[in-house]
Amino acid sequence: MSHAESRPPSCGSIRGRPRSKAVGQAILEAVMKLFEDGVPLADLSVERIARTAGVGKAAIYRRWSDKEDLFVDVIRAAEPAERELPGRSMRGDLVVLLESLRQRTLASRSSAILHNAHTQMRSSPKIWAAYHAGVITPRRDLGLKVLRRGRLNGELRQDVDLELAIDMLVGPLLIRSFIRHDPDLPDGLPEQIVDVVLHGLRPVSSPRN
Amino acid sequence: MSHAESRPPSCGSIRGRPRSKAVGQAILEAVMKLFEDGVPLADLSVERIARTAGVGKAAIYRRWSDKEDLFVDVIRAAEPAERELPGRSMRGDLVVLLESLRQRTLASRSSAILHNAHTQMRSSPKIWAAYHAGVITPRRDLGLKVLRRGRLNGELRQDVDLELAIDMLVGPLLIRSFIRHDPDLPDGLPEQIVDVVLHGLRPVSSPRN
Amino acid sequence: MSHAESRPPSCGSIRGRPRSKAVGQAILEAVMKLFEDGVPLADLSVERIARTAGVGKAAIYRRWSDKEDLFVDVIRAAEPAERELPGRSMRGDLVVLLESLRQRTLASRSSAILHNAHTQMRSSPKIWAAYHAGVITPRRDLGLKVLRRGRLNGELRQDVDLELAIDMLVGPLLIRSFIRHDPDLPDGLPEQIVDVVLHGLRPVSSPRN
Amino acid sequence: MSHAESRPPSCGSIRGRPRSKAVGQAILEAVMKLFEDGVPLADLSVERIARTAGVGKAAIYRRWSDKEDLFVDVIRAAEPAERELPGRSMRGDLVVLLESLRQRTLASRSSAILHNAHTQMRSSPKIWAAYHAGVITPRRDLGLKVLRRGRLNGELRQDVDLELAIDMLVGPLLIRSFIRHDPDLPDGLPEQIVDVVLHGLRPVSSPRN
DNA sequence: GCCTAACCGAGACGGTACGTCACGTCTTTTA
DNA sequence: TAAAAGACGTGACGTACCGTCTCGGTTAGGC
Repeated sequence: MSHAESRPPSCGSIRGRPRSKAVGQAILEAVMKLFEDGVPLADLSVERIARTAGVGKAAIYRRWSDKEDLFVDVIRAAEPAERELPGRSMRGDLVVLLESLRQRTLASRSSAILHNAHTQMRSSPKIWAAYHAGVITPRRDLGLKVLRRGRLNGELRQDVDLELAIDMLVGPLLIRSFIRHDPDLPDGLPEQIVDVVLHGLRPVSSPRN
Repeated sequence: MSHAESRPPSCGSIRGRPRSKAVGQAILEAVMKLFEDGVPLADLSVERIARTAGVGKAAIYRRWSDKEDLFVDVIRAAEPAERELPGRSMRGDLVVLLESLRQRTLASRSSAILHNAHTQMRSSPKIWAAYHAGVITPRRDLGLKVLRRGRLNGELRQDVDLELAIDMLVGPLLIRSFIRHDPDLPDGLPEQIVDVVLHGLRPVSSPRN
Repeated sequence: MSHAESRPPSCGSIRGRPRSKAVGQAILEAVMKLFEDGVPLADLSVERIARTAGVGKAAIYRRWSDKEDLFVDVIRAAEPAERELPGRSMRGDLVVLLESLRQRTLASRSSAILHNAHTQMRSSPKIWAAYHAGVITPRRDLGLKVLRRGRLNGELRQDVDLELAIDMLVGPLLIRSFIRHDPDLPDGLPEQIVDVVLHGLRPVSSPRN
Repeated sequence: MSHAESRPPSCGSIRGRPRSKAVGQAILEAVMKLFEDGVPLADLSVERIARTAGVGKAAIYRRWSDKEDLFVDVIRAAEPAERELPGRSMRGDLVVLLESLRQRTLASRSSAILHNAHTQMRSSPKIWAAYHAGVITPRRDLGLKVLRRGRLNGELRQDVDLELAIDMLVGPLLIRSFIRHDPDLPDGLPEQIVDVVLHGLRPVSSPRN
């Protein structure tokens, strides 16, 4: 999974002392701990990470080319596994997907890490691209698949722009957690969002246009 | 507007050489130019800004307490004035509001600055709070006012959660521009979003639940 | 004298804050102090020098390209001025020259610095060359001048190899101080050496060959 | 000879694979090669030595406690055996001793090693002491013995300071080779030095004082 | 002919120092 | 007194080497 624990591609040989998994883990844990402790990103120096992990700086640079590269793995490690989709209805699947996103951005530990690492990555185009390709796009594609099936099943209108639909589902959640830093993502929020996207907010008797 | 061009409050005297407006302007322009040129945020040192502006570092620190403080003014300077709302219908006003946001995040110059400065601010809680209070909240409040009026007028159901509604309107646009870095925000997008939020995506004949 | 206190040649301008002489002096003093305190050369890190001098590392690297370059100036600063030669007789001048050398390698402060810096320079061909050209050669030339005048005056045989003669005068002193680390350079040593070089050690009645 | 090839005293057992002599030799050869190639001492890292020798770092540290310890053995290995003294006359023996020293400091291979290792040792008091006791002092004592015998035989004056005499013989040669880096040590140089020390440089008719 | 301890090359380990760069402040000359 | 210039102390950067430790694999005895 993580690209850091393996040896560099130039090193075809498997000779020499293998890298300690404990060290790699300690580094990731140290970054997460510092994130959780609310250490400002600007104060998150490699030297401090090494000190916190009880590790030499070289052990970090042996695994990651630089600080940005490390943060990608931290955020990957903090990402929980995607949960199974029930697949009974489009609505149900969408609720599960949003609930999964809500949990991720809500849960105390993962949340602090995600917020900080996310922020950090945004200032590094190269890392952002990697994160985008590795984390965001796969999830988006999963959502698109669910929507496409729902359109076939008649749960959506045939002319629906799926790209717009997925943004309308995900946008509100991300706005709340990342832009507004709102810790209050109520339990039923995913269902509410899905229902608004499906049914709209106009009065029930209101005619279409 | 900007708090930087005036003298500090401790400086009661107006004697001595007055501050050159050209210098202050040159600094702001230099930051914007560097943002536009796609300089990574990590490479945006004060020394480079001073070099680009043809200005001494002290001239910057005389006006802003630190780099973060400077960026607040840059983003403020880059924010275009809010346009007038026609006020004829909730739907129309919402489209105008979203169109305004779309323009801001779309336009080449402002966009690059916004994206970069936005990113920068996210890593600085203090600055983010200032930006939040000064830019985001007023606009959000404006949107809430429009929605509230629409609810009174019967353009929205009475039980609508306005906070959720505003996020559902704004979220998709911000997702596209800030998260997905999608430069393709088509002309009719604001209208589409508003319509989805009002009418939903389910088939027309589909019953509510 | 020292090439370090002046600005780099590329910097034609005299604008900006000038380098503080006190800082440059504090750095040299710090190195000398550490030498005197018997700090092993291997422990003489730039960071420690900066700490001792109460100075930033950058202030050192602004003046000297690296540690070796610094040591050249330290040894130069430690070299006392050459004393005046009476010029009455070759023998008298030689004694004065050797006495001067003895004082330099004997005196507590200068000695510790000389020994350490000397040693350090020996491991750096580039720096050794600079020291050789700037310190050793001028003194050697002074000695050669004295010898040449003595040869003209009949104080030396006409066929004397002056290069050999100078080495025979200087060699014993340097052997004692630098190779054997003998702190005991007795008062009359220069006179003894000069007399051996002039008169030899064979019994007085012994015939030449 | 070298204390490095034997197992540590704590290792009473002789079981297990014995140390390869070829490895120990390759390490010494690698250091000598690097010295010969003019590699600056500062660049002579243990890792580079191991790389050059095609050997693991542990193989070095298994034999020598540290880099200094290794250099002692290198210089010992580079020292040629002392030659036999004819013993017919003090003058003849002194010439042989000096000629031996001249050869050692002149010969290309040994010379480069000697110069470099010598320099290195000078910066390490502990190693310098070992070299002093093991190499310099025995030779010096040999020279003193020759001089003492010469004084008894009437080849020297009875009041001659032998310590001074030995320094006057050895000093000029070391000055030339180690301080001045003069590769030009002419054939007859030892004889010239001995003659100056015996007969002096004053004109033949010049009276004593 | 095994067994096994100590060797071997390779390279990771926690450290320390390197020389560079940017921070925000301070000090000079010039206008 | 503000301006540009640039030195100041501080501290993180990423690199290299220190001396130690740990891999899988090799090479000799002693059984």
